[in-house]
Amino acid sequence: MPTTTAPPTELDAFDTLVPDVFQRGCDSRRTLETVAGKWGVLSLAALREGSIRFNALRRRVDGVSEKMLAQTLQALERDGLVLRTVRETIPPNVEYSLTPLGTRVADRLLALITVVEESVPEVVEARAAYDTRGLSAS
Amino acid sequence: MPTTTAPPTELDAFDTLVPDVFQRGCDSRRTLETVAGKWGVLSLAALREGSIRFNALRRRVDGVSEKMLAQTLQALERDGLVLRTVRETIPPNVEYSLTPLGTRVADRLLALITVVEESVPEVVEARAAYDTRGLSAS
DNA sequence: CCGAATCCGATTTGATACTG
DNA sequence: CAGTATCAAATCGGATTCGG
Repeated sequence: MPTTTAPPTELDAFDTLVPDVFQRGCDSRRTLETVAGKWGVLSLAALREGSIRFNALRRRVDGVSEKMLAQTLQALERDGLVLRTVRETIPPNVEYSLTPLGTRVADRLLALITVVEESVPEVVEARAAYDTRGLSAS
Repeated sequence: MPTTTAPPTELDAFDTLVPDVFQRGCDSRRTLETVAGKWGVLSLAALREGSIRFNALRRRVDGVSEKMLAQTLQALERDGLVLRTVRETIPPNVEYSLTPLGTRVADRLLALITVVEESVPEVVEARAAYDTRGLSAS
């Protein structure tokens, strides 16, 4: 959103909107993949409801394996989106929560999820239409 | 005990925010995965700039293989997010563009990408801190 | 009981080559 | 140009095991 230093040409709407996620291997792309991955989205969305323990989160994000959840949370923690708080009690208690940065990202994710949810009927209809159309092509 | 018909009496504050993407196999989840997948995000983001041909898109979304791009676009077309327009010329010309539904979704994705882009410095810093911290454990 | 690390089968991915 | 077929490699998921 800064970079207003560029001369007002016509096609800078592109660059202003989507700088360079399209380059493979760049930092933004890597971060995006962590965040938008199959389990990243759901974990962040779930965490937005508040801090939660590992197994509770695992129950909430239906279908995730322990391995994948641990892996996802580690990546998110490493990127500074998730905070892992260890409480040295017996039994041990580990809480996961969002950092301010993580909250900002999770907000956008929630917006996305909302749109997707709202679109389900349209999508289902489109899918049916597509599959029907496909039959005549064979 | 396959999913007992437990009446959700307590925690419906959740459901209002994020209905049921958390259930595996549901339509919203499937759609989300198509949209938020590694290549779905980038394809939709690129398509938001306007209609574009297969190979141009392939060049724009750096790192995607032909197979994955074709697969991604087919899924998006099937879900009614992308429109595929075939022009029977020589050589053949196939244009991909967003449907209104696809545009709505792509807008949210762009918002997400923007936040991610803005956060890159913070993320990079967090990553460095995380990795440094990890060294003392070994 | 909470969570991390390891092994292995099954699925997914990606590079290359080929067809319309 | 647009897309499919094929095969090798990386990844995922589950069970098991280990540590606190």
